[in-house]
Amino acid sequence: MNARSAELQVNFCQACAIRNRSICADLDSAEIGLLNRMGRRRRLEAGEQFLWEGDEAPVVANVVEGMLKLSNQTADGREQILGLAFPSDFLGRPFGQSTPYGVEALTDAVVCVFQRTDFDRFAREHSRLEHKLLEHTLTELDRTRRWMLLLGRMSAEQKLATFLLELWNRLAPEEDSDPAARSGTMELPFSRQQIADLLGLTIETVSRQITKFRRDGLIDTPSRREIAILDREALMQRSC
Amino acid sequence: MNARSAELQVNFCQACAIRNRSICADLDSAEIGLLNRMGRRRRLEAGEQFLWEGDEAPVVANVVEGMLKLSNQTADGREQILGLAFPSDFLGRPFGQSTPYGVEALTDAVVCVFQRTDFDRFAREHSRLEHKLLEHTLTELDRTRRWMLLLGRMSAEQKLATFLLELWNRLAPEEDSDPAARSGTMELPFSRQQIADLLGLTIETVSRQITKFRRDGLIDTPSRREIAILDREALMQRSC
DNA sequence: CGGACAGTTGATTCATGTCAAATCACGTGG
DNA sequence: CCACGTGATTTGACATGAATCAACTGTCCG
Repeated sequence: MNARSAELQVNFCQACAIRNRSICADLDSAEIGLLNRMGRRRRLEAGEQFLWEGDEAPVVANVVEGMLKLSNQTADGREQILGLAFPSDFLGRPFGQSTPYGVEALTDAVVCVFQRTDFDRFAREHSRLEHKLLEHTLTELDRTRRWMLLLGRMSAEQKLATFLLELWNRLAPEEDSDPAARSGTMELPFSRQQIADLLGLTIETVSRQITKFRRDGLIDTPSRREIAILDREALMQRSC
Repeated sequence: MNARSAELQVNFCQACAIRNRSICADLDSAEIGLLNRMGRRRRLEAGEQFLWEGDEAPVVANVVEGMLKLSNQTADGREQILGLAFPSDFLGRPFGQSTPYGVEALTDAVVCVFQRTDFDRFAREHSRLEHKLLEHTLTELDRTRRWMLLLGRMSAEQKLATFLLELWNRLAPEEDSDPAARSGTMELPFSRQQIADLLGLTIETVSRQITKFRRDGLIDTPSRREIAILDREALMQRSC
């Protein structure tokens, strides 16, 4: 690799949209340069599988753009979505053998991919990276545990209300000047089946609950892949 | 603190039963000495609350002995157990503000407690500790995600079968020469209500499933707090 | 012996799953 | 531009597993 291409790659990393939220945030530019040379970007199309459950997982990755799902399947083929991954989230299982879940892109996405062995070595040598990874992992564990309360103890209505509010929080974290966003409309990167797999329900139950919320004026569904939250208060009421 | 008491404490750490499985495993004796001076042991009685959900959590801890549960409550007071903690597991939320779950001892237990601020600082300065903590957290995240499949997609029968097998694995990880253990008997540190909270069921459903397994000859219940696994194969059949 | 509490069992209800049919949305080819 | 086909979603009818409510039983401990 010559100096010019190395430099270009450094610039690439430094221009990265998630540069200061992802696990790379605390690295200095020399470290970024090294990391940059180890990884490569990969573009995924909506619906494309990125990792397979139980595979000898040779890679880990950072999400740069888009949304992905992590999931497991039961023996009889039903699916449970274990979590979602958004930009700056980390994918894969460092310091381990096989990825214990499948990963599929829900939208078109961009990920920053590393060979696991390279990444493991780099992480052990650069404790600032490892520290960030630890913080991300702890946050994800907290989020996952909160989801267990939903799966184990909530009714279908509570599950859907909670899901819509949580999704809104993660999709529109900052005040947004886009009128669509202000009116509470968001694009849903999920099919009804995927919502069902996320909430531990069936597709019919999800559909009925959406209809109920629409009839009660809590939400509107301009199209199948869009949802507008009309009455956040009422949704919060029903979420617990 | 004088030299003699410091030395006694070092010996205390070095004799620790979980010394080589917990996050302290890779520390050298100088580091252990430092850590030892920061922490203190605390004995908990079965049923005693150690951390409260949502509390400004001032502490983190290692489990030395016993079993504890982590749990959340819904607004209407129902409980969901988020996970169990066994010897060498880590408790609390480093690098964060509040513990997002309650922790209660299920059996008499011993924990090794640290002020969170002290621990955070020590961890950042000693990357071998931080690395171990990361590995533990990643493992716990995997385990938690597997439990989501159970909560979201399994029937009551599958849940109970899975639970009994998992418990057996965690309580009897090594080949055991104790005849009770060989015959598959284990002490259950849970009330029926706690099993229900763990599996996202009600106490009555748990009771009925246990009765069914007993009638079918898969298990025996010598007493309320003991279960003998008679037919592991059949349980595995029913667990998925 | 009696009281208290945990667990079991039974009867019934209800939420959600299942199965089936109707409808909608969208892309394709004529 | 429209008819058609396909797959996703919605809706309806019905079945069922688990929750709920209530009574009963066992066990522990004073």
